[in-house]
Amino acid sequence: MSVAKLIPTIELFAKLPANVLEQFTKMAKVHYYKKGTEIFNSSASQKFFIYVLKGWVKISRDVVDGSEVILDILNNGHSIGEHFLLETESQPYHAEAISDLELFIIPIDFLRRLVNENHQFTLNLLNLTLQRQQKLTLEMEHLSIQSATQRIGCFLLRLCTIKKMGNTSFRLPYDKSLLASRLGMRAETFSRALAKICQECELKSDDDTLQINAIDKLVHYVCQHCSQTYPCKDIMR
Amino acid sequence: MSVAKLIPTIELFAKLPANVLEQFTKMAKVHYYKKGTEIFNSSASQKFFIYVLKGWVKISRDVVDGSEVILDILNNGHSIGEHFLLETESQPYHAEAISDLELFIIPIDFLRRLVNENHQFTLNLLNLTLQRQQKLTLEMEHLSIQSATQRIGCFLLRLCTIKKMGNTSFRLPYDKSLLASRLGMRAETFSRALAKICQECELKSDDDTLQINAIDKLVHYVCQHCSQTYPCKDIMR
DNA sequence: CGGGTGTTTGATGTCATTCAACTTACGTGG
DNA sequence: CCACGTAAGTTGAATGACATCAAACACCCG
Repeated sequence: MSVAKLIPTIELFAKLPANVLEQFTKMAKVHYYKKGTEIFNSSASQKFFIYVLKGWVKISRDVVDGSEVILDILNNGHSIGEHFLLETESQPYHAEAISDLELFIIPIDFLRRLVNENHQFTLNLLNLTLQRQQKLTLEMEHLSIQSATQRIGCFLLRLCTIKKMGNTSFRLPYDKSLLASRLGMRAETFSRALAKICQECELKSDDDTLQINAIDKLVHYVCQHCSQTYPCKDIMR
Repeated sequence: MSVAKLIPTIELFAKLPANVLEQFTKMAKVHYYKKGTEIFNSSASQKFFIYVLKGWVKISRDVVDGSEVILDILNNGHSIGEHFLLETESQPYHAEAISDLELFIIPIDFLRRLVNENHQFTLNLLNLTLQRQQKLTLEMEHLSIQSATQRIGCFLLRLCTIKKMGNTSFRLPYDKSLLASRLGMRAETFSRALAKICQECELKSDDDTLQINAIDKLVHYVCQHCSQTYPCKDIMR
């Protein structure tokens, strides 16, 4: 799809006047990355806003002790970097391609100009940020009240919701070890916890393929330990 | 202080034209609450934005299994409720006074009108939300990589930073059991972990009073396990 | 075929929760 | 003023969850 046709389909660019869309179209080129390459490193002098068109992106952060935290894994329609709009020093992060990628990369200066000039765009961005805030709050909640096994179950349920699947089989979107860190646990713990939830909730796991036979059991196992009610589609995206 | 004088000192209302400030002044009355009363319950039909002038507010959420999660404890200058601006259903929460309180309570409809009409206000709100996003991200990080003991230490360090204290003694701002839930642990765990950090980092703990004798030891114990460098004042507020 | 990476499994240790008992402090009512 | 009940905090012992370390296995790719 051409950029000119793509831009208007993106929620962040909704309801913008033609001339602004045109600016975007000129400015935002699609960038391609190979799996494994580093996309962004916030020690870079130039900051960017990144919008994922296609593929998976690992967002991580270095810890003083030498380890690494996974903050998020982005997919189609996700984005990151709007916090660079803050005048105060922003928290650092790395972005890395964990699959082949198609991205929009928008320099922060351009975004800042737009935010100052166009009210509708600012509203869109505010909306985006508020949604992200909700998502983060829910993740915090899960980290503090759910067990490793439940977090895996929750992740699987969301995969189902997004793909609008009922009881079917599907593949995990990326490495198990990466998923483990994403969910705040070790790879070994993930492995054991997945085995456990398969047994408890009638899942079948074969390599990176999962088959859900009784989604209601999964919901029962997971969603008791959450403030939301299944399916929580609006919040998690 | 009168409302008219108070409003312009609040960051969220910065750089607004006089007529908008006037609207606020007319609209925003100071509300007083006694310790222990419920301020807000999102099952209420009317949604509000709350700005804390003075006191401590517990923000919590009910979990399906009957338990409760503490999302945050607000203090002077903190606020909550901007997510009600979203058109989609927002996540519920409770707000409760854990000390005597002075608040601004602003109906969401008023906020929405302002966001639609005044660009500067929208910018201010965007800024607020971005800051909050950073804070949430850091808390997520802490929940997934820090031990209970380290999270307590981190909390204490932030107290010190906020109060611009070096090595001194101070009182915990609210109940230990509440602080425990705030930090995602049981009261018993908190008790033991506090004892541990006192021993490791030369703190003295007497009832709700704490004395920090070697802030560098505390920093060393905690800040190794974080992506930020001490003092991380801009981020945590 | 050999080496690398990702995954699983087992043994063990550490950390946090649970449950129960007990202390202390505080407020109420006799 | 004292007895009593209540709530918060501490402590101990038992259990459970997760991390760690080490080893084995599968798979892919050169």
